[in-house]
Amino acid sequence: MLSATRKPTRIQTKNRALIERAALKIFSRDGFRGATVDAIADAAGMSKQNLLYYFPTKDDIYRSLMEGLLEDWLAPLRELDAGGEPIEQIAAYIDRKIELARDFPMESRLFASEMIRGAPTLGDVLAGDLKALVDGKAAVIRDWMDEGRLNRLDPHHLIFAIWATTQHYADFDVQVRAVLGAVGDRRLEDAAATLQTIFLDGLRPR
Amino acid sequence: MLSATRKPTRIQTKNRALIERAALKIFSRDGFRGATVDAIADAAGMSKQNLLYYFPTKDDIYRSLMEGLLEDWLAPLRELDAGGEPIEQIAAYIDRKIELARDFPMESRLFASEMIRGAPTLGDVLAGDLKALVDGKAAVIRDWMDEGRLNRLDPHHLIFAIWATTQHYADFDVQVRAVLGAVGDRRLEDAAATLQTIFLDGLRPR
DNA sequence: GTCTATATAAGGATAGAC
DNA sequence: GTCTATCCTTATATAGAC
Repeated sequence: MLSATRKPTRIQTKNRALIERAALKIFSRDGFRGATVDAIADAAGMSKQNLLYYFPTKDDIYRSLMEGLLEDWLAPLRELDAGGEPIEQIAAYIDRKIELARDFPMESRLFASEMIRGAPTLGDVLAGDLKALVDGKAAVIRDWMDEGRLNRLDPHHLIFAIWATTQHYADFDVQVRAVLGAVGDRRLEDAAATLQTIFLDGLRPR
Repeated sequence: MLSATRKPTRIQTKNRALIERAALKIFSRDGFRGATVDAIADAAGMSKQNLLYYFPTKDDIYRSLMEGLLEDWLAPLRELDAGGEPIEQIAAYIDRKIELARDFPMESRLFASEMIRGAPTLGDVLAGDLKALVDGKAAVIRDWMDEGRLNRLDPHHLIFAIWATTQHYADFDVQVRAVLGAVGDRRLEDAAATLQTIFLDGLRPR
């Protein structure tokens, strides 16, 4: 019997990790409703019954994934430093977000899928922790604008734009690859360079 | 019996439209696998059996929705005019895309859901019609850059950035609302203004 | 901890009456 | 065209042997 109080054994730790990795793959592709416990068990290389020994319900697996997701996803924004040089700080933030899209595309798609569904699981954190963090960093950016160190625009929508453009390379990967075709191998590097130009300099020639 | 050759009756046209509207709602929220015929029939206000009289399979409903989707979604890009003034053309394109996100959010989420799944249905069109259109318009933008009328950057990634930032307001609507809170009522107008500034002028003060 | 077996429900689809 | 009834498969979850 699986105890919540007892310290997990090596095999428990290993199997739970195995299941979560498999679940990430399935949930990120098929969404919560579309994913089946069978498919997850299959991807984890174990029987459905065995999987349900570790996570009693499908919802438990999903919640377990969601727990760390938002926090990992927001870490780059937390690092935005009010004491730093504004243009450098924004540039570094864009780079960190592009790296996340490159290294954790399934996490990005899982998050996108949860948002598209209307965030039934993460809804509360969005209006709580997330809003608090974004409001705080938006205030920092607004201060920089007030000091004349950045062109003036709405800081919240600037943050949305950085999220959207970077996560796009994970969420719409199949479309990006289809459009770029054979030359798409360098897509993340090219994206980073292009986004830096757009956000920092814009399209209008100087 | 439903004939494919005979001209549809008024009631057929009405019911097929009713079903497609309901299917858009369900598919855009739950994805293809997560959506159930029952849920669609429920949303359409008819029995599952009756629905299956009009669309023999769940896949038929989905394909019917997909048929028009990409074309409608790309129409704004087609309007980008090589003979126009570059900055004006880009600005107008951004505005048209924001209007789509505002007026057809479910279509946007359905498209996003299909991409996240790896585009099993639209895959071929992406590498075909879509790539051809984007390559063509990217060439137009590149010409403008060669003429010194736009700051130089990768045109493909510029188009991706416009897609990402505008569609974000439909696909991540729940997150945008959560972050903006009570002041979010003007979010689309503010987004349009902010995106114009970002794309045209960038962050670095002039 | 893992396996076999199974309960129970949901989901896609069809048959045939009206 | 719509309804009732039904078939078959898939899916979530549990029971109990080993």
